[in-house]
Amino acid sequence: MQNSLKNIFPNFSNELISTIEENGSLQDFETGTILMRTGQYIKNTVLITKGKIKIYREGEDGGEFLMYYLQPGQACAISMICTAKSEKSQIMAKVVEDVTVMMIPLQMMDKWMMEHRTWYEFVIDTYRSRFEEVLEVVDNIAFRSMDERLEFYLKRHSDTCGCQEVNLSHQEIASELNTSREVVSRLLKKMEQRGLVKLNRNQIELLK
Amino acid sequence: MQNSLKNIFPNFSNELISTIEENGSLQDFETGTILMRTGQYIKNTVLITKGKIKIYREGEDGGEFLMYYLQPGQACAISMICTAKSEKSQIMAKVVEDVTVMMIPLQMMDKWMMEHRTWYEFVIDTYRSRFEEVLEVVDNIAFRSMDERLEFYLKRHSDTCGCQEVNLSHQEIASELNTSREVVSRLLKKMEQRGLVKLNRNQIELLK
DNA sequence: AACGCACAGTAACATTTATCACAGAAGATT
DNA sequence: AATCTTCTGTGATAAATGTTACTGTGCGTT
Repeated sequence: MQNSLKNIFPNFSNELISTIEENGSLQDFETGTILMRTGQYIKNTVLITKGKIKIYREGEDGGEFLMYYLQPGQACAISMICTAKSEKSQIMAKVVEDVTVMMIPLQMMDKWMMEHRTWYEFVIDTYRSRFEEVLEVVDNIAFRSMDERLEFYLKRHSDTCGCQEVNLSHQEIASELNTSREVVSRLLKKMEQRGLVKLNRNQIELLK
Repeated sequence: MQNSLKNIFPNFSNELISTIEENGSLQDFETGTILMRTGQYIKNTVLITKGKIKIYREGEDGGEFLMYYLQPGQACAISMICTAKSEKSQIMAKVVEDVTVMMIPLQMMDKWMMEHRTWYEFVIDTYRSRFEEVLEVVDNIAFRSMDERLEFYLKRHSDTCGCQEVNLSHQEIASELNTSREVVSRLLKKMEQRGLVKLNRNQIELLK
């Protein structure tokens, strides 16, 4: 166990790993579980050790506008920021691949910042990388048109999962980009004509 | 001096105030100065004691897409995040009202986090509030149409400056919302017809 | 085989936003 | 006063995106 946590968070010191194991609790959640809801108070800092979590903003119409994904070795920046003041969450977090997470009581957050250099660095780095990711989202919606955003979206998918197939329906993609299915279908068809993708049912193959 | 810094940052402990005065340097910058540029390395953490700084993202066409403003008592979250790893900035920072800022060498950042509880809290709170502000920006561009965004923009202006007048040209507003002047003119005209604003040259009065 | 259902393609149309073209109004400069 | 510049207003048009409506297709269930 010590070993596996160390593998997933290689930068953590051994003492920190032990401390986490003493104070945190490992929990499993199934795909579809909503771990955090807009307006909800946050009671734990969350480290992901397995699976994948989607962080998104919910539109009035139920759209799930994608901010970013959390994967093993990462942590929820929002939960860190908010726990520090026990604030309300401003986003939604949904499990998209069965996860195992380490739940850490909020009091530990501050304490460890002072006691564990590697925790401090991890937290700062988490803030930085998530902030950057959100800035990139802003860039995309502010400056790019839908076809560019769609291409970017698909590229990001294949980058994070390491494969060339995106197994999502047009409807799901539309929801994450806050547009309609028809638009996604149209744009994908154009991309297919340009030879960038091959379209199958519930699957998009990236060719280039 | 000790007194004034304490007034602007009331939560800072007296020891922290003294430490800041020993290690930081006060600097003035005129309106129009660009304090930070996309891609530039960051060497200081910046505390604002006077004036106003605009944080924005630059479009290819030179647009200045507004993220948020920094005012006295606040700090640049980006500079804090990036200094910690001496990373490149992802944004632009421009003085929009002559400022006085306290520049703090990046080495202090980490050191004080451990030594000064009030600094730690300030930094965490800065992260949190800026993150939230950026999330709100995402909300606006993702889910709202231009007329709503314009109303929100004007409201935010009057909230932060405390007055009912916005002294900007339509062109400047258009740039910050990444749209064109014509669109802003038209939408403002509609708002005037609805009795929400009164339009003067280089000034918009908010009526409600 | 027949049916139901989620997914995908597409045409027609509506709406929003961007762009172009031009004109007038308010200040600033000479 | 005459001239210039910047800011604002507005019509015409184009382009992108959203909406409606309908069709077809693959797949699982009965």
